[in-house]
Amino acid sequence: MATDKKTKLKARLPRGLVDRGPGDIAATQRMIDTIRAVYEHYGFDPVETPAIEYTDALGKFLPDQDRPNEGVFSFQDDDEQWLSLRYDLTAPLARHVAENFQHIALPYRTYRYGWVFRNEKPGPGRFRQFMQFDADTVGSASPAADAEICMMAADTMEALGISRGSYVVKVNNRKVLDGVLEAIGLGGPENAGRRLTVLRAIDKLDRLGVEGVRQLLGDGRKDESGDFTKGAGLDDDSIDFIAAFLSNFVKKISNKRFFSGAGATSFMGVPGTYTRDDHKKLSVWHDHLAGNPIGRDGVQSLWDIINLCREAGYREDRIVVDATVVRGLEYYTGPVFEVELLLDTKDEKGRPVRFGSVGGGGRYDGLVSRFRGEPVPATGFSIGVSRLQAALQLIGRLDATPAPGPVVVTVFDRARLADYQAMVARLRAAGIRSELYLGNPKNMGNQLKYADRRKSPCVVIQGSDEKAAGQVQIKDLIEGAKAAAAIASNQEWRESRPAQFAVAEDRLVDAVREVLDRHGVRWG
RNA sequence: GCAGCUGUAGCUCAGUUGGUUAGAGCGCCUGACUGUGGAUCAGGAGGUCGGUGGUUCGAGUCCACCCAGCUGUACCA
Repeated sequence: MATDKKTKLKARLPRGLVDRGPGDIAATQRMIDTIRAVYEHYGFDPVETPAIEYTDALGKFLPDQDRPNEGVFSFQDDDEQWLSLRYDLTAPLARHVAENFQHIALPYRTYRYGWVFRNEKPGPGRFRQFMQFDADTVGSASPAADAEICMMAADTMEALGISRGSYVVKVNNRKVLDGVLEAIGLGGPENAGRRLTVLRAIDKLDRLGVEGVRQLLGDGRKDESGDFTKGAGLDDDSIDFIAAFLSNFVKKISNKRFFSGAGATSFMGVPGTYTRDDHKKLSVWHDHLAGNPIGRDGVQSLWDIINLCREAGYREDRIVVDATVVRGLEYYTGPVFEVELLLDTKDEKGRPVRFGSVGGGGRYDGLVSRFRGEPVPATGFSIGVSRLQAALQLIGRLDATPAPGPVVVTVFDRARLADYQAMVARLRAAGIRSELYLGNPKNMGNQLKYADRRKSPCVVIQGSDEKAAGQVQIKDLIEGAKAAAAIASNQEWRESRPAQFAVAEDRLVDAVREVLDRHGVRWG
């Protein structure tokens, strides 16, 4: 065999991918169960689609010959058609709905979770394979469908143990920013490039702050490493106008250049008034976009959604209007949502870590109709389970305690292996998680060390003495660990045999169960 | 993609202006203790110092390139 170091294959994991152990898996499972319970409660039904789709169904154009895997993992089928790993759960759902349109009763309320894949640079909470939990309402254009998604997102966060005030659901409408861009003269196809630059700049508000965004909207910005990012080249008036939409506090500006006059009303009679109230915020935006039909449409849509949320009792501490929510995915047509964690996240060296949003979504009225002639409105939302889990883990808010190990039946006398295996069978038949020690049984110490490392609650021992007396020894490892603190010498430790007792063979199951009950040990 | 920083034992790291045989803590294995986890003590294994090439009598240390990781930045359908 080729076992020398030169030829030995190196075991390694591609970057952005992780192996997951029992603690992670259990934590994910708990999160999934919690989210599913909320979605079911809201009347959503599960449906699942595969991880692979035809590339064109995902809305991605055919892969570039030079870089076929840019952003999405793609490959060619036997018949040379391009296939891709899904990069979200929304596009596959749209395909599923379009393909099964006859059999689906609209409005269709549905949820699913699964792994999705993105071929991007990984970072904290950013993986190339990660889990999303998605919910959608297909076939309703009502703002009530959007409002419901927002409320469900808020409820889900709280169900996951993230207290009110530690998260916020942010709502925006693409049309508000479209209107803003049009108002400052960036409408029309000839300005598409600059519009994109402006939207990218706005998207960075949470990282760079208002000043950083202003620089990006203007001449450009130089970061700490000295790297220069070219700006959008807007003039000060335009930047002021955009900035009026950026803050959670709304400033009414008095720049006449962008006011049509018609329909513009003063806000509380005072220019430069600040507010946190979403209704006031929206009325200011409404005034700013008075002469702009697209922008007013967007404001009206937000007004409808936020009213429904407020009437249902969801206030600014849970759902807010925020014009800086851009969202990258192009298929969103109007309302967009984002859930942000407000908790401070620090890495192991105490440095702040930015996780960004842990969930997002929006209305995608064009996605299903791509496959059909008719318009099919839809709105939905995805929770980034993997990212949220990584964030909660980092701030120590995730119960990562591994489940207790099994009861271990030790092997004292190799010739009596069958007897020990029979004991294990009895325990298992009684519903107790248990196993036979399968390592080298040459001494008891190793077997107990193994059980200790397995986090076993107790072990079963039967040597020749016990066998002769028709008994088994049960050693309570949890109790024993506590007793260990008081014992200093090894001699004493071994002679006292802490937390160990003998019972008749036929009482094995009962005695083990008593030990488990005493410590509240439960599996699954 | 671009820039900066970092690669030394399984893990966390030290290693002087370039100078003999590269260290520590933790972990691991063995023993004291052959019918019992922990603690203690003693011993042991484990390294092509990220890779390749160069400068030098001599390189973990200096230089070039490459690879990987981290951070920032860009992109993200």
